[in-house]
Amino acid sequence: METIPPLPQPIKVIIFDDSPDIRDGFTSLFKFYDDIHVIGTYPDARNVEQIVKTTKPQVILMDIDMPGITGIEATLLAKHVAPATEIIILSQHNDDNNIFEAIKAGATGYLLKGSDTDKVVAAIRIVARGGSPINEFVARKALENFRRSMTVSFTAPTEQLSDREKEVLEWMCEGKTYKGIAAEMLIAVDTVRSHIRSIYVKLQVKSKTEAVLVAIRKKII
Amino acid sequence: METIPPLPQPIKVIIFDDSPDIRDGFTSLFKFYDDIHVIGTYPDARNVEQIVKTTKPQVILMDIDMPGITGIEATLLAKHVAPATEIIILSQHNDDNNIFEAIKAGATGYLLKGSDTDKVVAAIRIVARGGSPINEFVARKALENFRRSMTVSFTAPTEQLSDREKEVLEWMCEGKTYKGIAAEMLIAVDTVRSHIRSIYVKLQVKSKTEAVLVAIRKKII
DNA sequence: CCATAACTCGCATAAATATGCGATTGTGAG
DNA sequence: CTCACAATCGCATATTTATGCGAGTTATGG
Repeated sequence: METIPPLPQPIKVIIFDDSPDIRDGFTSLFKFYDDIHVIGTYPDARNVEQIVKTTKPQVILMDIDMPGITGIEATLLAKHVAPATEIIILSQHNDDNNIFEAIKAGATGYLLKGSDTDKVVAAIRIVARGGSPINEFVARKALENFRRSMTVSFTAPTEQLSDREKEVLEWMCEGKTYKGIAAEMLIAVDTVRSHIRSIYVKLQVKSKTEAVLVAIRKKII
Repeated sequence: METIPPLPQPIKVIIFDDSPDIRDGFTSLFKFYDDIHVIGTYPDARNVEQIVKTTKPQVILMDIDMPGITGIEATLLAKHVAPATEIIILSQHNDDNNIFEAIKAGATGYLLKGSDTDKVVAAIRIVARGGSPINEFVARKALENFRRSMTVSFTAPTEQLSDREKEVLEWMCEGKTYKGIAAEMLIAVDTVRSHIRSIYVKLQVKSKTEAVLVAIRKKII
């Protein structure tokens, strides 16, 4: 991440995080940066709409895991009352579902807790300038989804399948071959075979095409 | 951009660029990095499929503007014969259209010429590790498109298929095998083969699963 | 009449897929 | 500590698909 120059106008930031350490840590940290002004911190997002309307922040640092109301829901609410507000999600895990939920909700940044503080500063500057600070692995996933120019919605993949099997099934729904799936998932072709075998048993099908069709029916429609 | 650690295994890279200076420059540069091995450089991408099949690179640095065949087209071809290959586009301009065409074609990285050499090295390491080195503004656009694609519906039906071909395609969408389709349509398996062959050409796919997916996307079902 | 396209079928070969029968490791439930 | 099960891999074999190269018949429009 190259150094992001500060903006001439200070950026108004509010922070939602249930941990006082995080809140105070960031508040102290940003004191060293003239262009980032913390104008409020909150341990939960229960009044997010009210808070956003009154404080009018440009950027929100939003913990994803808070008591009462999740960061995702809060993001949705905040964007509803103030669409121009930039929201950066802070998460402990690189969890796909959360990331995409966050994006759908309107977040433009997604940072892992434990990132260098420099990255957080850079992220705030980036969103304030209209960019999107996500790491390369999140970017990759976003691009991959973007590429499937349609909504392959991996929301409710057929229960009964294990995580790994669902993952294989998703790639099958992309039209990938065994070899392609193995390459994408960094496992042996025989393992892909093995997963697909059990997918067939569980979905009661006997070909890739059938499996894909079942997957699409049960997921989208 | 934080420092990306080298991988234990050297990364096999090939370079397509019409400028000898660029080719030689990168080749010399990567000599300083034990984990990046340039195993081929080419002034144009006319034989990209052949080249990729024989050299089996993990990463391709692809100039977008080459004589004969563009980097975008070459990306498409390369991904077709070797889907696991990671492709980084090198461009002089921050042109939106090009970027999205590149992403659609399957590129996972997009760098501007004139980037720090450090960034190029980092980008290669990132893609080899499954990430996507794009700058924050490209990321933003990708996210925005992704979000939009989740709500917007898709394109019109593409029916350049003949009646009989459509019929075959419908049976394919039922999950039938060649033999099953032949039985349903009272024709020889070889005829089914023949129809499917031309379906593939017209829909630009190379497997039953892909054909079915295209059919589903471009129809109602 | 001729070109073109759709539809039909055949053969051969290479690649991908389906399936059977294994095995090892880790992890969590009981 | 078992037991089950998910996840990883290997090997062998049969079937299905993909694709290259033909080729004959029937409409249809120019």
